[in-house]
Amino acid sequence: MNTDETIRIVIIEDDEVIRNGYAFLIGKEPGLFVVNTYASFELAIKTVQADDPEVILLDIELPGINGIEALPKLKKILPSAYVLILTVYDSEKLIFDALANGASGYLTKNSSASKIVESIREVKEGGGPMSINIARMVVKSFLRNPDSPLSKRETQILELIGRGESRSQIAKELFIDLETVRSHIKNIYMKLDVNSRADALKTARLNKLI
Amino acid sequence: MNTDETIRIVIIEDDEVIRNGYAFLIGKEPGLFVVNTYASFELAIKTVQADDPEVILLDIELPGINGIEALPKLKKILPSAYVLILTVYDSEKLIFDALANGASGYLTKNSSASKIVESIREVKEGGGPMSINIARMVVKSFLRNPDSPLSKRETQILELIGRGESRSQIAKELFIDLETVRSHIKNIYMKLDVNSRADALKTARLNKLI
DNA sequence: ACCAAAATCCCCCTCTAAGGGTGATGCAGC
DNA sequence: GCTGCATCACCCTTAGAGGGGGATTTTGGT
Repeated sequence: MNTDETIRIVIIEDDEVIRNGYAFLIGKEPGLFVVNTYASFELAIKTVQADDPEVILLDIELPGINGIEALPKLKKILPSAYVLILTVYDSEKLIFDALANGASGYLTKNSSASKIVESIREVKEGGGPMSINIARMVVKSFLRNPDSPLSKRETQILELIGRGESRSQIAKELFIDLETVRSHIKNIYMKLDVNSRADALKTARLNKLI
Repeated sequence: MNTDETIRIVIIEDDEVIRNGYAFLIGKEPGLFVVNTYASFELAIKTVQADDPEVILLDIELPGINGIEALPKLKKILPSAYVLILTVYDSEKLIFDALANGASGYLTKNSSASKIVESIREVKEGGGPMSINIARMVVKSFLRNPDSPLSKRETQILELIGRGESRSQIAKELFIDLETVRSHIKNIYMKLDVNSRADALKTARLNKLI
């Protein structure tokens, strides 16, 4: 582990032009040092531990093992390294998969060099840097549909169904009769035009009702 | 709707000292205009529409109807207004509830005046409504336990259980036999030391296995 | 090349829980 | 005075969950 104040950086990116471009732009920044660059995860895995990076810039679209799969393996051999995802795509699933697998931040490739440099410093400070569009997407993913057809009680019960609870467990938890729970579930099914728990949850999550 | 470049602001906050303090600090900022202030949601709801604010600073700890419950009601009568949450607490649940109910940003009360002013301008630009510490919390909330005892397949099946799917639905979806699904579920139960879907989901979500 | 873990499939059993149908009642808001 | 909401009741059938006991093959790591 290095102890001075230089931030050691590794770049894993298959496109040579982009890779060298980033290495150059970051390398000339004071306090930032690009230790090494790799064109694939397979190449990186052999020696990246010796590079001892504090921040890894990781491309998602890699040949062979892709970035998402590479993420937990990288974190395993370098637990304290911060991984910043670089990608041209900004699909919701990709973002959440990356964050779930240990990414510390998420940058789209149209980010300016200064934004990337700023993010590297930020993540080192314990922050969670995200491009504006990513942050907006994450916030949006939390937002519930304010025009839900479901009542308060129905929403509450559907949430418990989402936790895998049975009718009787729900009844106990809400201090109401088993038959009342049944009634609510029937009404939920009617409103959502479904006839099973799985379909109700699918529809509800799709429409951000829960 | 006003068309000039002044940002119209409403403050809903029960503590008179804080309320007036914010109103004063924001009011003297060029381009920001505090149209009105209220001590409770009940007082605000009557006339806030006439105030036509673009940004609402909303306290969470309000007497009567609290901020979280007030949020969707505010958004209903003022759909285009940005709501910034003000609170002394920064619990994960509170933040996610606020975002789920339509908050655009989240500020703790120890934020400096300049930070608040900056946030108001930022949110008005439609951009980065998340402060660094909120982003960090969000990233953390997505992160899965890298030392999960569950195998890839088991995790996948537990996710489908989380969607409320039955054994046979899971079998069809994964192109495997119903009995194979059963085996996996048995192994999941053994590893997590549970004996029901609800308990498995509870344990898994608690330990960020799914 | 080997061992362990993972993934696949098979049959026994019980019985809870889910879902459809058709009601009723009291209460609140408009 | 209607409508939505929340509450509870009893009819019915069948699907599904969970416990127990196996087996085989494929895969990953050293």
